[in-house]
Amino acid sequence: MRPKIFTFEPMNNFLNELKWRGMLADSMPGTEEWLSKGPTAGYVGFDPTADSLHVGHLVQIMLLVHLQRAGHTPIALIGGATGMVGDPSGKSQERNLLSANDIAHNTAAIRKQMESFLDFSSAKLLNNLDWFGSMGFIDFIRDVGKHIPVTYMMAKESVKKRLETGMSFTEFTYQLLQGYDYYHLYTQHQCRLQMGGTDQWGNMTTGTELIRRKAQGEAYAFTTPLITKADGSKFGKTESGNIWLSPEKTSVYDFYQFWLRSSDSDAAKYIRIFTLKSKEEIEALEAQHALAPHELKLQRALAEDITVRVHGAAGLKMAEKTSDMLFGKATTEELKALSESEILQIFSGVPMFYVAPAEFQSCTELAELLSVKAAVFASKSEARRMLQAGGVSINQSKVGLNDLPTNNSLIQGKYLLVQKGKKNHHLLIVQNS
RNA sequence: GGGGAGAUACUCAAGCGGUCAACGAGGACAGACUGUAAAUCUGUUGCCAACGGCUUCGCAGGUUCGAAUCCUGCUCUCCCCA
Repeated sequence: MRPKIFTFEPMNNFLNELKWRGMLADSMPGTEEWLSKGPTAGYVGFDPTADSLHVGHLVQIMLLVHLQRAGHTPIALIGGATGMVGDPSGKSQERNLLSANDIAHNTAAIRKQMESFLDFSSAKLLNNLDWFGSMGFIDFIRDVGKHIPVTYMMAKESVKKRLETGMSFTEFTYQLLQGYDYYHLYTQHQCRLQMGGTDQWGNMTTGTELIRRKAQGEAYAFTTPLITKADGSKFGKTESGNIWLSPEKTSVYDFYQFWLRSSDSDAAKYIRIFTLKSKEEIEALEAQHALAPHELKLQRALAEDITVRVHGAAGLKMAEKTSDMLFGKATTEELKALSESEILQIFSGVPMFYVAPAEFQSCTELAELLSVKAAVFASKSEARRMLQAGGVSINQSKVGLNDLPTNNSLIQGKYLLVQKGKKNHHLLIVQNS
């Protein structure tokens, strides 16, 4: 007989896990000890500023995932109330306020996205509007404001930085709101841990301070490092903006490509943070990658793992198919052999432009077709420049300034695959839209 | 309230009567090399019916054959003194 199927793993496995994955920046004294004592609850806050999460949020979500796997209770706190106020941390300007309607809509959408990461049979999803919504201003300043000295609040980096350029009372108060969140979770949900990005440190300590003063309790916190790219630019952004989890905002293909295109050093970092692969597994992948870097094993493993999780197996399959078609050795002939439904399916993640047949026929210059008729380029000059530089392909073959596609060039009589530079593809559809 | 400085393209930043669509740097994009990587090198970077034309240098007027450059007013920003 096996003595026990489940031995209570020391909970500091959780922090060790985060350490080797490079997800731990700073932690309050005592955090590790507390976590090793037994299951506890920990939370991360999310602002409902948009109706989708983006890849930047993924770090915090993974924290909750690891927390859950280590046997603790993860709490995702949606800032339905605080989102109406705006956090000054890490921002140089006063934030725009969102309407209550927008926030409700965003909250619902975010809740849904989190469900593919966390098991909500044990995880909790709370909205701080539930406790702030009914709280009056007088109650707040009596119950919360009374406990935290202004000098303490002023000493925070987020406040100091903004004191010169100016900040409203609203934003100044923000740390008290977030601090109260923690206090509330501490008293109502036995939450003893707050996690977040380094820019949240100040707000997090206001929370533990409030808990200490108001409830004579001990609570803990730790932060994750700011995720950066090797070239110093911001993580999660491309020329075209944020990479969102919502397929309406970022196509599944673009999402997949975002991860696939990461540089070697970034991929090694990301795969630790954004996947649950074991250390051994990752190191083996890295070794394989070093042997045959052109196969992009590391990047592929990374992209596959996250894409499946966010967009499902079908989403991944489509993204891979599209990528094969666009970056593989697909020739003009192979493209032409595709059926119409295959084309629409495979290129569903690629931006499409409609051109009326009459417009297509009457067009006398390629640059005009690609700028005026279909906005692949912002202006005709830009299109010409790019054509001259040899940066444009149609149906997988290079074209120049004087080329002009005819009816014969159209795939299935109406499609034209336009490639701008190395990795920007567009589908031109010749039909009345 | 008094005094001073400034506003130029995506950003920083030259230019201070014609030769300015505007030096330079960064960024961005493209080409070569590669692995849809990194680094490096090269090119491009207001618009168009393109050896030419048009619209841009905070806004509105004015002087002049000619203005980003000079004058007047306005708006905004920053600094110093009360």
